[in-house]
Amino acid sequence: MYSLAEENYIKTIFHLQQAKSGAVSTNAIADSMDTKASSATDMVQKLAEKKVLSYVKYKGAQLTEKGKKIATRIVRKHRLWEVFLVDKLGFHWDEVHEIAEQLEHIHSTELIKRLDTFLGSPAFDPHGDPIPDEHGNFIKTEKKLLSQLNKSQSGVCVGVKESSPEYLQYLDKKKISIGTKINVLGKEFFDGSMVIEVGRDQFFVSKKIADNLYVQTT
Amino acid sequence: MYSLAEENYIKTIFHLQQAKSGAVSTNAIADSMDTKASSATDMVQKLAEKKVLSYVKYKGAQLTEKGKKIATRIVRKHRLWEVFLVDKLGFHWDEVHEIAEQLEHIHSTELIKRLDTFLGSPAFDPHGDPIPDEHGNFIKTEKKLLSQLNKSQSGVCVGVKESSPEYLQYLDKKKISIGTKINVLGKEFFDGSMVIEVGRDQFFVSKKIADNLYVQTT
DNA sequence: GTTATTTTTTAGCCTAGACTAAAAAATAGT
DNA sequence: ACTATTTTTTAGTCTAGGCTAAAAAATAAC
Repeated sequence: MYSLAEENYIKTIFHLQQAKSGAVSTNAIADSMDTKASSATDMVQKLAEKKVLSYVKYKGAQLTEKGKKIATRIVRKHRLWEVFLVDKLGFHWDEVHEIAEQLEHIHSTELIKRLDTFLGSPAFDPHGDPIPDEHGNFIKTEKKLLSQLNKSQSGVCVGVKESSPEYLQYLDKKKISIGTKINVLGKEFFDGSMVIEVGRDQFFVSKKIADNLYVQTT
Repeated sequence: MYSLAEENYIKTIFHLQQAKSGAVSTNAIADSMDTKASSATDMVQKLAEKKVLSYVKYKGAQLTEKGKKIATRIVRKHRLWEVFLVDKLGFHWDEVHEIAEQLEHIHSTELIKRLDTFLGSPAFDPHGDPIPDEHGNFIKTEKKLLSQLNKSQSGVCVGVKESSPEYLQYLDKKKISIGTKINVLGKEFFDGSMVIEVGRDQFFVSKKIADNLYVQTT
């Protein structure tokens, strides 16, 4: 059994090495966890002893198969709970992350099995992220960032990269959610900003906005 | 916000002072939490500083109004989650305690409000214990222990005092659950054992069994 | 009402997980 | 290739929450 702190490190390292493959630096871990590099180093060394990850001094950490298994179990729990919160309790998708961060640490395989069944074994969470199955297998989706599209291309929103309440509330205001079709009417190469069409509305989005929205191109 | 350890102490003290009113000794706390009296003393002193309880050296601890409020919130969460696990996920009543012990520490008032609505604002948990409302008010039930009944009296099972899997499984085997009618056919005053009737079955129960079953007399 | 026993507290130590400051390695700049 | 800078690790400290052993208070026994 792993402690709360250990689980959070494992999960963070997993997400970091999904983002860009290769070893994850202790600094990157510390940054994304709002802690200090020295703390990350300590924990990484401890987790290396437990064979959860491999660690080479000054080179960074990489989850072992064992570590990935632990991580995907946590991610599975997190995303299933998010589905529960939205589908069953009627939460809005911008409100569930923090609660799911707590629920993902509940230990009980039977609970997750039953929760999964109760929810109808969903494949995606409310933000469009795939839910790993019991064996840790993800459905790989062919998703791009909105910012990667060019003028007169279009895509369907399938998820977000950032899921801060501020960002999700912005999307809400603009009536963008999972399944929304987006047409790129124009793109400014100087700053990466775009003019897009959503339903009957046309408006400007900054690169920062476009960098955090995943779309599936058709 | 209170730590996991603090919450567990508060909850334990609450249950102990429900059982027998008056101040709760640090030894009683330690016993019921599987820890040492010295640890309990430390924590009680800390919680006294936070005005969660009043504490007189060598005399024991007593929750303040503030402390009781915290405790009932935790108990409310615990019991609501138990209802969820049994009613929605199909768990058996002897399997839910341990999981609810974890879930009761999830922090989110909105979550509990929505969970309560989702479950139809139940008044009792699967073991027959009353669920406090948002303001911490319990429905007081007039329940006795089975062992307090005499020959030819009868009652309806409304809950259990002990909820260890072993005990709950015993009740299951004997087809006793919430709502089951029990007739006392005989009682041995020497050891407190009884012969009872449940449905069409008649059998012997020890005092230990009868001491842990709550019944409502009619 | 002393003395013996039990209960409770205190004092001192341990581990997990954080932190700061200093040292060491890796990388960048010229 | 040799500094300068950045990144990473180490060493030492802190807090929460445990523990053991000893001291002190309360209770029981005579």
